[in-house]
Amino acid sequence: MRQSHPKTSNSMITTEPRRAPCESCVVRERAVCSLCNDFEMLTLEGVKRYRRFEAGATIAMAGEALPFVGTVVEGHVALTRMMADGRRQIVGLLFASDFIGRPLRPYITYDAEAVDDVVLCTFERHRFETMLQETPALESKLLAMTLDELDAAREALLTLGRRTAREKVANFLGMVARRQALDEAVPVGAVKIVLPLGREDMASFLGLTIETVSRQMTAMRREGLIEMANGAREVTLVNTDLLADMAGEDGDGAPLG
Amino acid sequence: MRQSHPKTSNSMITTEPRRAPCESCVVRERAVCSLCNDFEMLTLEGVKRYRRFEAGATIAMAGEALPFVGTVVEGHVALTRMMADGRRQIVGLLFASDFIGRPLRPYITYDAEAVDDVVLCTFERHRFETMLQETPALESKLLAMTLDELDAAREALLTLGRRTAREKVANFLGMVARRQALDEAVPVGAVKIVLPLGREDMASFLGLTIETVSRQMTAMRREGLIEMANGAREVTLVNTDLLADMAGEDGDGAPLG
DNA sequence: TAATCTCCTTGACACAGGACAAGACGATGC
DNA sequence: GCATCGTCTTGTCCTGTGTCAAGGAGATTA
Repeated sequence: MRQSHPKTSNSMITTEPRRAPCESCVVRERAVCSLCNDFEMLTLEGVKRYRRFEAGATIAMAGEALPFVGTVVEGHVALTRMMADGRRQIVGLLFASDFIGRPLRPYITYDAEAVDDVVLCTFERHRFETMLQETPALESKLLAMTLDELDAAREALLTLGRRTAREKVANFLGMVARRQALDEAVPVGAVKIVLPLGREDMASFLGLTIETVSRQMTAMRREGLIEMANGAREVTLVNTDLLADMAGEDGDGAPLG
Repeated sequence: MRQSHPKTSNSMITTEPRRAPCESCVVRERAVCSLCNDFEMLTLEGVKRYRRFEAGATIAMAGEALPFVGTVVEGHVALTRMMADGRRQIVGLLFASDFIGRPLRPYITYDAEAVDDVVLCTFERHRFETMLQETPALESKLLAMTLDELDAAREALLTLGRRTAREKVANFLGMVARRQALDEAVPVGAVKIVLPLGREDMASFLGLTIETVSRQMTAMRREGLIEMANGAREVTLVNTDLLADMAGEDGDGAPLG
């Protein structure tokens, strides 16, 4: 059982107190705060604090106190679980507008690390919990987001438990395409995406090894399903329909996110 | 890729309107309603409705409207996802006091089926959503429960993605023991448990085949780690420490549920 | 231009767990 | 008692993915 390489631990936080108006925030429409009214936004604006992490930095460790919660404004965060012998599984992948942290509990049960350069808009945890009680719009949005994440996690359980390597990779490409279609609006025939994760992290996310991921990507390229450019990170999905089939979407017509 | 057997579809609901006092409810302390005050309980009591399902019955199907939400009072519910070719993964396993249903969305993305005879205490979904808004105690408890479930799902992601068959089975036994220690209070040296799932469902839960589960159980019995009685459902964990090791608990001391 | 470094790809081989097949065991009914 | 049925176990073989190992490609630095 091969262990994953110990990450070059350029570990800790680069804090950068800064202020930018919520009004013009890029994730204003989708974050936890999106249902708050003007008055509530003022309160949040008063106590928010940006934190910046460089690619590879550890944002928080499993079991340790995490004194803040917040929203991913820029970049991607991987939530990972490690086993004693080094096996590693990414158990959550956060994009801009996703919520990070664990309200109602002082610690988290996974590590959180910055995949690329990350900016978080954070609130001190206790203060946020107080605001949850005082601000129904905040609590109900957080509930909705948590329920959605739970649905996503269950989808991932199907992937890890039953899908083949090919299906896992095809699925991942589809997910990234869907998620990036929200940020930039570009869903045409052949979809071009930029992978948020390198091969190693894709493997960690999909419950595979880096070699298997690489081989699947190569095979798909040879079969004309995808094209690659600029190293291995930029991928064009040539035949999205076939890819979707290959992803092993479930049979019935459940209207999934 | 072998397909799972189509379940003998003794499909639909046995509804049984009935009334039992919330006061003496067995899950009073742990369910969504547990933080409600006496007045709020009266309201809930007025609109609640028990529903009964026999073992094997389908409670709800993926993509279909699920007009109620509620609490598992008795029995176990499996949340499953199926692929077009019949591959099946259990993506959630609900015990007494767990919440079932999907507020804030008319449908669910998985099937829910009664593993054994099940009793649910349900509320009409829209009414429940209204109550959520009007009853902070209800909403905050639901949020807390959803966050816990998300943590549990992430733990399961590690299991499915990285643990070996042996570790998966040991893990499952541990989880059942922990969960049953809540219901009945019996955590002595050698722990006796009753498996809520048969071999087939254990396999569906753990991302394995029934044969592999069976072989692991046999191997553990031969190694003296467990003992079995009354068919295959009653298991005594002889060496809980070794079993815990074998489960591949993560290295660091995260205080997990 | 060469020396590194990091990340990705490719090849050869091994093995855990899947597929298929045949029983065994316990419960139920006649 | 004996047949039947569902569930679990066991045996044999096979294959998808992991492991180990080497090499390529692009970026960075000297």
